Amino acid sequence: MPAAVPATMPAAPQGAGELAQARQLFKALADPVRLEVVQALGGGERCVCELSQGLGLGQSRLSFHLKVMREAGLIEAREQGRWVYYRLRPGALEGLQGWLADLARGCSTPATPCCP
Amino acid sequence: MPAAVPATMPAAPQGAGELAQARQLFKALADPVRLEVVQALGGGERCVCELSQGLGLGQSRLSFHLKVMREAGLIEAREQGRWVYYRLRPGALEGLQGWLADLARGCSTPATPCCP
DNA sequence: TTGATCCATCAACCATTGTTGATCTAGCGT
DNA sequence: ACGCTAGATCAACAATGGTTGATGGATCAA
Repeated sequence: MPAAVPATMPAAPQGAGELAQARQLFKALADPVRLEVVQALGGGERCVCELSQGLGLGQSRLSFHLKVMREAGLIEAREQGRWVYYRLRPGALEGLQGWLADLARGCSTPATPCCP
Repeated sequence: MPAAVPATMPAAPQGAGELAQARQLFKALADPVRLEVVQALGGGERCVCELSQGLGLGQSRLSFHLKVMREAGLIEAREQGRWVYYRLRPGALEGLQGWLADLARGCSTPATPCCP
């Protein structure tokens, strides 16, 4: 008996752990400040100070959001001397793309008439 | 003068409106209850009562989350007599996939050394 | 060593979201 | 018309999340 899924729904093929992971990633992307940061990182690795200046974000605020994204596995840090460079984790982006693609695959099934 | 972007960052090529749209979608996906619903809808169109029973969600709670997802443009409803069927909007899924793909494209640029 | 800069963290406060139970509307069977 | 069921909506409350200013550790230059 492999897993403890709620049991009654046809359900897509997704492990509970992976779902939680996806949720963390979506949450990390669900904030306007973080989206701007992500957008900036879409152009390549950036130092915190660049992000702070470029986006006009207070140091503390930015640091908070970077932490959320880091803990979600969306970005990763590279320390170099006094500076910290952040970049998007390609794996995270691919993971989400794959998840979305899976969803799209079956989502157009017509509809089992619910209560005949 | 086309837009009022913060101005100083290299920035990925994304309209402000599209960004807000993406944000809404990510937000709609950033909740455990909603993720389960989405997962269920990944198997095709479902009636509210099926979702409610299948996922063990109270009527009011489920309705709230469906509304959030509907307003985000993630799902759409089809009323049939007394029942309402929901399904994922393929366009929303494709939109996000595209957005993620764009990000992934440039995100591995090495790093402009920030303060030489 | 001293002073300056970069960044993370913390605590207190404020804002946004989710939950619950009650109420309301609409379609359907009798 | 009446009662029943599906589902949306509302108001009050509970929980989560984000912001701000202050503090602290690390690195570098002088």
